[in-house]
Amino acid sequence: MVFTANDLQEWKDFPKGLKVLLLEGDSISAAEIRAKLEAMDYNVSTFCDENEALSAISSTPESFHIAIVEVSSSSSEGGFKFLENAKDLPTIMTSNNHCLNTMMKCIALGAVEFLSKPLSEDKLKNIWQHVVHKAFSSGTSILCESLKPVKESVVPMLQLQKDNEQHESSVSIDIEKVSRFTDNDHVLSPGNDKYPAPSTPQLMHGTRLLDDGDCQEQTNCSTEKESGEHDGESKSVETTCGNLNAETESTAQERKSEITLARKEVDLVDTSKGESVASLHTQKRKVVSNTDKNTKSPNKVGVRSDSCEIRPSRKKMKVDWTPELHKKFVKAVEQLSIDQAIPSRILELMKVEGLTRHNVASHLQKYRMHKRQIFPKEEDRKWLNQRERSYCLQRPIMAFPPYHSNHTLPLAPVYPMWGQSSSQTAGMQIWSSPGYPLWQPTAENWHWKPFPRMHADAWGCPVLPVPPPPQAPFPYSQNMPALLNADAADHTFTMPQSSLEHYPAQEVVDKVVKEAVSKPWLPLPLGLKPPSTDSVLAELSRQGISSIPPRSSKGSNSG
DNA sequence: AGGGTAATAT
DNA sequence: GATATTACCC
Repeated sequence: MVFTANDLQEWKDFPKGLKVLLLEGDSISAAEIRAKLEAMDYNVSTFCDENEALSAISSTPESFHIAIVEVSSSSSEGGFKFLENAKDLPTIMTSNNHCLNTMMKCIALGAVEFLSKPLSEDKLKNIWQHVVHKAFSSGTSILCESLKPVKESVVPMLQLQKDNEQHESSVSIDIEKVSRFTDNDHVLSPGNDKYPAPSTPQLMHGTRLLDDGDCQEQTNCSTEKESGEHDGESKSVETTCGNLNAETESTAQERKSEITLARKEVDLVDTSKGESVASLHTQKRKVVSNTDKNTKSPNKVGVRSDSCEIRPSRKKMKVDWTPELHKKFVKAVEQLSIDQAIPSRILELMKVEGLTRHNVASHLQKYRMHKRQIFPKEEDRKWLNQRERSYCLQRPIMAFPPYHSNHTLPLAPVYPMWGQSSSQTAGMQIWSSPGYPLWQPTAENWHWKPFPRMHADAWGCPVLPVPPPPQAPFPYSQNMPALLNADAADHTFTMPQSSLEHYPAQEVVDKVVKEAVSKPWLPLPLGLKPPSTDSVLAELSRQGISSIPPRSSKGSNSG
């Protein structure tokens, strides 16, 4: 949905003025095509002689963005000479002859597309896409002069687009791919539903992801190396696709790079980094292990098609839990109540094709662990047992907004940022440093500090003001310490409800007291004094116990 | 089969 | 050392 009508408007200036070289033997046909192109505000230079066209592009390469070349049967070269000698220029071949072989040859020789005649406006309208594609798929160093301005003009649009649509994961991802893989990725593939691109065979390694479940590609790609013991859904990454091919032609390092690259597809990084990433990509993308046994579902998460060797490769992805992906994850977890947050459901909600349940489970594990660090036993929604409690009571846990398990959205308490915005976290690890002193929240340690606004993508940060739960806003005894440290928290975190100042909440105190009362055999939490004898007697009396049985010294009969 | 977690790999 | 994957158990 990238290019809505609205969006197209923003592009209006780019395709206009596109300089088209038209090589067409038949002057009538040439005139027709030219008229159509000019109607689209394209700038057309017509040639009827192949050599003239070639000399034109060699003398003034900047004068052409794209070429439309007729596969001529009259000419000995048939247009192929041009095609072969105009590698820098995206070239569309066209012919009345729809012979598959001809088409094949054109594409094989480097044509970006074969269009059968007659060339309708529809067909011609979108030729700019090849220009963009070329601009982004060529390394900057070898970028054709004429394409540089194209790229420069498009990049900002992409960024804009990305910013506007960040929440549209697929969109932003795709855009990002555009800007990131300036080297060889066929981003503007026609398989990409948002680009009404012509069907260009060589652009067809759909980067679009299909909803084909977990990791079939691994299954199919499992190699003899592993003797295909069983094609379970989660065989190892490296031993699956490509590994063995890569082994033969590349170093392990390269392979690793490849894998790394594979995951990059998901990352949402500043598009302005496209350049550098691209160069990285260029240098690393080199070995393509192609196992095209199963190329049907390139996936968003980690598998990207690589055109280096014409065919896509499907390396088993190592999911990179980028902030964006994690955001999705957290969102999913939040949507489900925490009790329901199981891998399969999270996976469903995330709607990230290619992501496997295993991936999610793994991430969930980590998620929980981190949560637990911050918030021991939080998911239990219960009072901690004594040991934990006394442990926690020593930990000035950050105060957090109340929430209730029945609240769908803000179930997550406040956690340190876990990968905030991509700009913030570029290069940062997603997880907060494991050793961050939970018990000594300082400005540096609390990642949310620098972020005045809270986002859903924050690690568990509340998204919306939380309606106070019907009961205790702090159902956890371990919150108690937070109260004692509300000051520290207050400096770094602005509660949506400015409720911090009310701490300690009476309800919490009550809870703690209740806990202590209900389990008198346990040591009292910090801050609580034992009840006075009088109050104990009064309470007993209130409960109808008027006489106190003699205390058994052994306590064995205390039933 | 799927969830949870420990062990292992990168 | 952190994090993702795999193995294993329930």
